[in-house]
Amino acid sequence: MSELKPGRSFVSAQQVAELAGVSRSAVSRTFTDGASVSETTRKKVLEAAETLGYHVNHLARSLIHEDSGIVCLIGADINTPYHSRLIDAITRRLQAINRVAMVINTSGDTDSVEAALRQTLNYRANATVVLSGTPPTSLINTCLNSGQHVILINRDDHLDGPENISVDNAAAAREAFHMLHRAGSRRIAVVSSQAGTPSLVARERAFETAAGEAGLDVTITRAGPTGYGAGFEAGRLLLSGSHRPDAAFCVTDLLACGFMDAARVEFGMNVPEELCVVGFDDIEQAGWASYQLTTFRQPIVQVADHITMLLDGEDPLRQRGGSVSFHADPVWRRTVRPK
Amino acid sequence: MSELKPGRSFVSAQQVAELAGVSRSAVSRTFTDGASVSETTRKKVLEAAETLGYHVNHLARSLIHEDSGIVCLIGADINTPYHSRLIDAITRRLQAINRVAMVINTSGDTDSVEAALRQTLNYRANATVVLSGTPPTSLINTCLNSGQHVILINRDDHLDGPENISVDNAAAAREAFHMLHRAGSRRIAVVSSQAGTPSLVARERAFETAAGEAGLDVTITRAGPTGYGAGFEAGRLLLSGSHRPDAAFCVTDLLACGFMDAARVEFGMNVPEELCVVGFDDIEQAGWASYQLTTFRQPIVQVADHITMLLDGEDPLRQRGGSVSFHADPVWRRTVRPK
DNA sequence: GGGCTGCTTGCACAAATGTGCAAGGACTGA
DNA sequence: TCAGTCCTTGCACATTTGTGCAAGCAGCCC
Repeated sequence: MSELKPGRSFVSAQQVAELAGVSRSAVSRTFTDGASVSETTRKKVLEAAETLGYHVNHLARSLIHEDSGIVCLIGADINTPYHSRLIDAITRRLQAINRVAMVINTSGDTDSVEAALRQTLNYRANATVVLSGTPPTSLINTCLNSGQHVILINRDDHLDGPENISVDNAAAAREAFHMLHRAGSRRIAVVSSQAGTPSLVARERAFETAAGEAGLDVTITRAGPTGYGAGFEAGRLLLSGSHRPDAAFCVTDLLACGFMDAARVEFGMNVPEELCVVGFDDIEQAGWASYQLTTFRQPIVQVADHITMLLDGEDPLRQRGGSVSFHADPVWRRTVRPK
Repeated sequence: MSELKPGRSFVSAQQVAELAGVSRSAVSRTFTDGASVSETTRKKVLEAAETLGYHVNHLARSLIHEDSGIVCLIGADINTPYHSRLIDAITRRLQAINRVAMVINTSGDTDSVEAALRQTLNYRANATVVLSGTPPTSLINTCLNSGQHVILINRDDHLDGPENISVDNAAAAREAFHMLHRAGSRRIAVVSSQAGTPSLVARERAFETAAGEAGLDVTITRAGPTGYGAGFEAGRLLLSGSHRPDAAFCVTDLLACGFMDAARVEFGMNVPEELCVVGFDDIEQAGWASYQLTTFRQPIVQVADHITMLLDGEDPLRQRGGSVSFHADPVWRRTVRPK
């Protein structure tokens, strides 16, 4: 008879079995879907489990099945509106298919990325979703070699092993140019940040190309690390000169908010009369009355749905290395002149 | 000789031992701090591990120690600026002390809270941090009975078992009143939401009391579920009447942003000349040029530090049921008239 | 009642790891 | 060179769970 420690420590199946007067196998089978247990013993077991407060140990269970039920989300800047919404959507859907998310924050030192991916392997995560940033290819290969399922989001360099889910940045950026061009803008600035994320670079490039095809030159400004501050600074730099732009494509909504604030507060400009602005992401603040930003909606729901689809499939490894791209639809608000 | 599967599946210590020509115990000891291994075997083991891509299985390790290294963060509305910053800070510090965060999202259905806490127990989480919301007391007791370490953040009802970390909402709300009162405001509105979170209620109450002591009546408006939309709606309701308030204490910065936008966009009012506003949380947007909101700073860093301190202590259970309260300092910006 | 069928149940083993214990080996001092 | 000491190492058992296999048992049909 094993010793019962009522208050502390976790209850094991052995203790439940002893209280219920059955074998430990019976307890195990009671909590295993599709196992063969009679209704009477099932009842005894459930009652004993309730009394003792028993909860199946998923760690031990994962030793046997290869499925730990853990999915790692790794990313930097997770307090950003876009990222936090993405994490919100993914965690919610993962829970719906009985997985649980381990969030690994790679902000700060660069070594932390390596340590983070090691955690992924240590906990035998079912899959690793790389939300952003630029983890070295070697580390991704480490995961792949260990049989890990790797899902990359918004890395436009399409690697072979992992699954790629991306947004059609190029198409959206082209559309952004045409929106501004059609509105009559001819001196268009591109506002970006020093982050150098693949998606940001893709948006810059595609916009520049589309402008070139229309015979326009654009200047790309990268005034700070990321976000609102960089946008504000870019606005201060670009609008203080004598040759002011009449429109800006900001590769991120946060940049756009900063840019607009600089234009209005520092220079008293009117948007969209004197300055048109287009953003990207469609964060919550883009819809606020102070901004009413015309932008492109990140297909967050589709991305989250696709991830769960990949993980919930009967054979999650069947289409390894596949690539999916979702469209970012324009959201018309008030920062681009109509017609 | 166990079969080597090079590409797929995870590598076990047994395989490393065979390649290195030592016993499995030696492998185990190589990866255990403080265990006795000679330098030569350690080298052989590390080399073999590197070759095969071995990573210690934390799930199996956790079967032996009671320490799984997993900390559950459970909360709703995790895409909110305040919550995402809190999660950012906590995950970062947890990683620094070699723990990893499991994020459980309790937005949506109410049953999900129960399922979430079960996950906590299933994975033998080292501790459960309840970020917000109002999980039933019975579920918290379930965790405590299983020997779980429970840490509640910003629940002003101080329960016995769990650790409580809170913000001194009452003191800040009193200070908010005096800020507005000293600025000459006499018709002060309190803007809140229908969320009914303990912290929000505490702020409402304390402000009301302080106003009452100064001989002023305040009306509390709860115009929507939460956030910006509720603040905007409250602004529309309160400012359309003939008896406009000349100041508002918004129990959340998001509410304050919505309220200010309604005042300016819908009614063309000037802040702070015609209307003073004080918020709470000091989210990033409060510092944006469009708002420059005077508010109270959530002690996010202190809270995160305290959590890690509790978990990293030699005996994490030593001061069970302790309560700590941090002060929320005022951040003066431009939405309250000076002097 | 006997034989057959099918469900239930316990035993024993599997999964990957940490660790006490005893044995072995190397080194030192006399 | 021998005894003693200390470090290293392998064996075996521990952690918690799932499951194949065989035995047991009930029920049913002839």
